[in-house]
Amino acid sequence: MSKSKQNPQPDNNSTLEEIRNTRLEKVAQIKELGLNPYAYKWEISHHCQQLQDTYQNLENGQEIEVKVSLAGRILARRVFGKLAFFSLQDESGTIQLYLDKNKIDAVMTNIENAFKNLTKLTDVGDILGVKGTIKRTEKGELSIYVGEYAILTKSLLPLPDKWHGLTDTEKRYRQRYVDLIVNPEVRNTFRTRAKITAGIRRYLEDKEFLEIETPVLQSEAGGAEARPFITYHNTLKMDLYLRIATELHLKRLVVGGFERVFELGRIFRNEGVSTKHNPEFTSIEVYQAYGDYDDMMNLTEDLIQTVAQQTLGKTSVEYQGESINLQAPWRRETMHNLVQEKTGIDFTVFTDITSAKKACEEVVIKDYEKYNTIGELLNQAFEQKVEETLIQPTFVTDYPVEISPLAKPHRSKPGLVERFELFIVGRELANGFSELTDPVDQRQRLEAQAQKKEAGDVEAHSVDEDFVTALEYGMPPTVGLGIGIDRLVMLLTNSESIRDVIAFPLLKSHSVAIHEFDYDEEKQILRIVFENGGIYQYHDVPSNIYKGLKDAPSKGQYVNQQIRDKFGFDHEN
RNA sequence: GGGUCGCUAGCUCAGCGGUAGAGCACUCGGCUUUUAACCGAAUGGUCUUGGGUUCGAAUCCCAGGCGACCCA
Repeated sequence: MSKSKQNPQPDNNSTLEEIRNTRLEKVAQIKELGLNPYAYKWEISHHCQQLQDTYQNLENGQEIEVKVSLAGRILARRVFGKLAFFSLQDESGTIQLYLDKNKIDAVMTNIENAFKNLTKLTDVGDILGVKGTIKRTEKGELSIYVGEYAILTKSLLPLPDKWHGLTDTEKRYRQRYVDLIVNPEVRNTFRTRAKITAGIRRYLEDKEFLEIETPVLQSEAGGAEARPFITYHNTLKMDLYLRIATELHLKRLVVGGFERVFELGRIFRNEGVSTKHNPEFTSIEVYQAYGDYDDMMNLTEDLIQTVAQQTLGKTSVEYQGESINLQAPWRRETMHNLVQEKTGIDFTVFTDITSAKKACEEVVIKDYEKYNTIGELLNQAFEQKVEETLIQPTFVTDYPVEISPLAKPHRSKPGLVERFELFIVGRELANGFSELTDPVDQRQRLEAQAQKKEAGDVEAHSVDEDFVTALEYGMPPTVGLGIGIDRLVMLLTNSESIRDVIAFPLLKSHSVAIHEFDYDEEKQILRIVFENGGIYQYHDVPSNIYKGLKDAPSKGQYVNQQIRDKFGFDHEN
């Protein structure tokens, strides 16, 4: 082919669209050579890090006639006339490719100008397969002395700056794949996460616990106080809730005769997003028949200590500047004692709500007037004055019954339940209790919750009749535990935000772009189709609003300001 | 929910009423020991969106979107 045809000179090559077109042109040229820019496979004999480790003592300028075959992404290209150096990254790490025209052209005799094609048709970001031998260059860089190569996947889009990388937090979360390519340490977080969950499963399986999966879609959410997501099953014509806990189903399994069960899985709660909250997150719940909360505290500290040892090789961790010692045993202290320690208030002496409120006012417990039981006030005092001070692992024990509707009454302390929560770095990491097994008591407590729901509490739920029925068949004495896996991973990976330990955290959609809209003058229904596929019918919309939308220079903004949240609507799809 | 900050080229950033810039990336030329390669040339923009003020707005004002952080 002629030179002029091969190198059409566009006026510019710098916009994203031009860069993409230039690379698409290279795709076409690769095909013209009879090669496939989207190959099927490549036999790999080694990974980069493996070679770096094996040949770390190879001296400068030395070569070894061992044949290796690798594949990975081109991270950097340094091309000279008849010599080139690429950096290749695979999952394990990186290694330099030493690309010598003489050698490549001599080995790849089936393709004309193999070296020139390599330098002309590859870009940073392409996936390359190479075969060659080992060589440490004169300048001391361990390299693959490449004889043969293949472009396995042509990349069309440019990677971020090789030096500054990708730092825009929003882009890192929205395009995690780019983040993972250019910030390899991010991959370590998810490796550690996988080790932690695998370690937890191994630990529990070793202790004869059985993992059983329970439903995500439920006709009634329960097992926690939280607002659920609601969805709809078309052919059954029924509303369904995404689970907010696995508790009630796992307990049914204990009723059924499984003595040790757990489930590690995703939970959904329809609440705000923050550095510590993602609407979908991972929890593990563990149930052990014939045990009480002392047994479960023992298991919890042993489990977390063991997993830390296995994944990090140690039981002390640095978290955001604090040194945390996970070596068991951990401090165990009652909520009453901790509150007294920090506030001076002894909640055990109160017999009426008035004096408890007065004491709360004195030590400045915010919003104390909203609460009408001593237990709730105690809990507020704890949350406001104690929680954030619990840096080293601490089991807080013996909670008020008012805030623990599923826990068994304390065997010796009236008004309390046998419950513990684990706090580390000021955060709740785990929650456990001797399970309430008395079906009559359980029904009363759930009915109290149901009344709160009737009164408009979106975090309260109706009585799960089937669960109560299960209890009526009889559940053995049982202790349960829940651990927030994301928070545990944050602790063990020293991550500041929950979004750093979730591969694809939930972010608001960027596009409220309007695809089309129409208006039924008679019924006053405004129907809007959004670019993201949502179709909404807004009711009782006056015609002047429709006219305003028609005339608005920015439809999206008009909808946000004048229509959304101002009119009732149905979701059509 | 409240507050603060941010959004400018593919990436990282400067510019803060007067002609939109730099480095890297991309394109072209040169180069057989580079590693943020180098040298030379060229190119790249709806300054987050919509209004307003102004002779003139990336810049000032108002409102919206998205994000980060802090507080509740």
